[in-house]
Amino acid sequence: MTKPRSRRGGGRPTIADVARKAGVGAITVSRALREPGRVSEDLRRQIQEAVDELGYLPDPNARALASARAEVFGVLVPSLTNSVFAEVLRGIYDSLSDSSYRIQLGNTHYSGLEEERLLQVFGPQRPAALIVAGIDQTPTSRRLLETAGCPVVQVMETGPDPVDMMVGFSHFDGGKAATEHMIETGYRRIGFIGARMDPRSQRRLAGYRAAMEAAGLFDARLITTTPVPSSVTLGRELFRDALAKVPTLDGVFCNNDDIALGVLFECHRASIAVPKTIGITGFNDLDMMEVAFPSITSIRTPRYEIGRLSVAMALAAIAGKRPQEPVVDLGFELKCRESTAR
Amino acid sequence: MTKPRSRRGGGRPTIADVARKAGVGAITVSRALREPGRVSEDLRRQIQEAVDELGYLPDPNARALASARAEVFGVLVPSLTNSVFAEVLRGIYDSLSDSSYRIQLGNTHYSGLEEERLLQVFGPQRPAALIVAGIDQTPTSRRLLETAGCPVVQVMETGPDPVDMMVGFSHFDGGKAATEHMIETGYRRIGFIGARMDPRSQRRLAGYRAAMEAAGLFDARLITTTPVPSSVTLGRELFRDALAKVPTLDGVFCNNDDIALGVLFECHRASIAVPKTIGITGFNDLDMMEVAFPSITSIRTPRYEIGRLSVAMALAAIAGKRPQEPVVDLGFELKCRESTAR
DNA sequence: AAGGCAGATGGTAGCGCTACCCATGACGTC
DNA sequence: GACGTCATGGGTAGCGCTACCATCTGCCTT
Repeated sequence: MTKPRSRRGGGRPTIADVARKAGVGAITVSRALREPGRVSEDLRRQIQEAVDELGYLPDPNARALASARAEVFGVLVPSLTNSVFAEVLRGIYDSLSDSSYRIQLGNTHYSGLEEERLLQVFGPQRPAALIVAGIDQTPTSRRLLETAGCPVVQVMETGPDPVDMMVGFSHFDGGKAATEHMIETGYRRIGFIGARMDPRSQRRLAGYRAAMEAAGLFDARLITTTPVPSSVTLGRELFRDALAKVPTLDGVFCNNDDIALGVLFECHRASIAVPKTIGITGFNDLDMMEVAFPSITSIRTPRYEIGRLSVAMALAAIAGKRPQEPVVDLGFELKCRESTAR
Repeated sequence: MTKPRSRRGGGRPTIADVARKAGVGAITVSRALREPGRVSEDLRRQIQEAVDELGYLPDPNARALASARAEVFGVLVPSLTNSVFAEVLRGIYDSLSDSSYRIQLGNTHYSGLEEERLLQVFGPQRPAALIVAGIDQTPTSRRLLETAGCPVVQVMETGPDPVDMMVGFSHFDGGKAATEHMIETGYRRIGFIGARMDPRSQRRLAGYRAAMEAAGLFDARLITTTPVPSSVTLGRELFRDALAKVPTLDGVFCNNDDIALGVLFECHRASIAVPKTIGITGFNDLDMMEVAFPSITSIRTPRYEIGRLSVAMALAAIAGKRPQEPVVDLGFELKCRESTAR
């Protein structure tokens, strides 16, 4: 009974089926679905009925081809397991869940080359927007972003020269604020412990250094870093190294909270009093920092908000409403807790 | 000089441009790119040159429309911030990074309705494969998966009735093993503390109950759960509740490691000796469990491997090589540590 | 020598949708 | 009454690619 379907289509109803059933032209169905305001009330209802009866769902691939625009947000993060990016992603997803945009997520593994490769994969799809972590793209990546023909939001950091838009905060200032807090509290031999040392970590280190130098406390031996990916385990090990190198250490500013937690556990294990003998400050303020014993001082970063706002800005740009100020600094907050309360 | 491009295409070279330049038919270019073996050595080289010179990249949308198949893996997870799924994702990404498949990631927020919505969005795209977390799909979701027309892998758990394929382990057995370990170690009033209580948590609880009943130790008042999402903070609070309810508590099996960490911190804070007064067992064995002080006993789950294998199975199925056994149980491992060593 | 067959290449006709342009009618303006 | 303008709807022609089928060549059978 049913009319024979073509070889390729799986037999799903097409826009032509809906048009036939509703007694209108295909283009009118297309309009009714995308710009309901431009179709009369009557036809709109009629078309909706046909859509419901047939269970019609537009083919996103055909749409993308015809309109040279895919309803896809491309998102590039350097790591999936780093919970910092997980929360940015959560913000992105929450802001996009009401829309029909799909999200294509790429993992750059902190590699510029991998980022280039992924942009090369994303580009030809003509995504509706691109959200990328970081501001230190390679020249090739930057060119790919500039020629992507869609809004681009760089997130996590702020800087002077956005490809298009930026949402983040200053890691330098964060590192500086954390260090200054420890200095004010009375710590003197404050170490810096960092892993991975991606560009953001480097800037936190620079902030640490600026604060230490300003106070006349800087000493290169206080710095302990590694390119190895960050983990709680690594925090413990780096702390041991730092202490072996500088036995007079009386505080540590940790590149992130995982490291800080590792330091705290090692202090417990070695019966080093926190905050009395050693003060600890982390970075990011993960949930567990407040619960830890003693609770750990950290820099609260607006990760979720960065995700939300990046999408809001991208959607506004898609709608033609470019923001007055393309770079938004969401700031951070120093959370003073027991680990530096002496 | 360049010939005028159509209104829509952004001026990118198309397959026709490559064909013209190489002096062959468009279809031969298409074949050279997708099935090099079917084109003669000579033409292949010629075409490759033209591709390189023009910087040609195939349009994935046109490809998807013409072949009724998008080079996209659809992945559905219930949470982005739960590091358990982050590691599954990492496995998926690592296994797919050499291929040209893109990954579309959906976040179901532990909601069956949201899962249905996302499947409805993914379906019309004709993805190459679908990977979904969990085995408790709604009837609608199940139908959508069955009619997706592509390989489907359910991950994280094993069960008797796969939609297509499954990779995971038994959460019931995991909960049972953890509880039996505590019983054998001498704990008697062992509480269960759980948050979120999604289907996997429920099965861990069932395993706990089975072990406790078998030992004649079960008491419903030992169970403390909440539908609230899991966090370290919540672990502390639920432990306080549990202790208030059953002051004679001498151990807890925690639904996951976040909870266990919260319990550990609360024990520190309240000067409760671990493992002497209270034994603690977690679930998943995150990195930090081994570093914690005291280190925390946990069930190591093969999260990364689940991600890897799910992709391997999907790719094999795409290539027409269906596995002998569609359900793969990757097991788990009990990691005995200081938190239950008395 | 006729037929068959496999391998390599090309032509045609879409895939399902939307951009662009046009047709129509109702209403206003001078 | 001729002419715009606006709102509404439709027709046509692609978007860039691949499925399907046809063609052509060379070589093997018999």
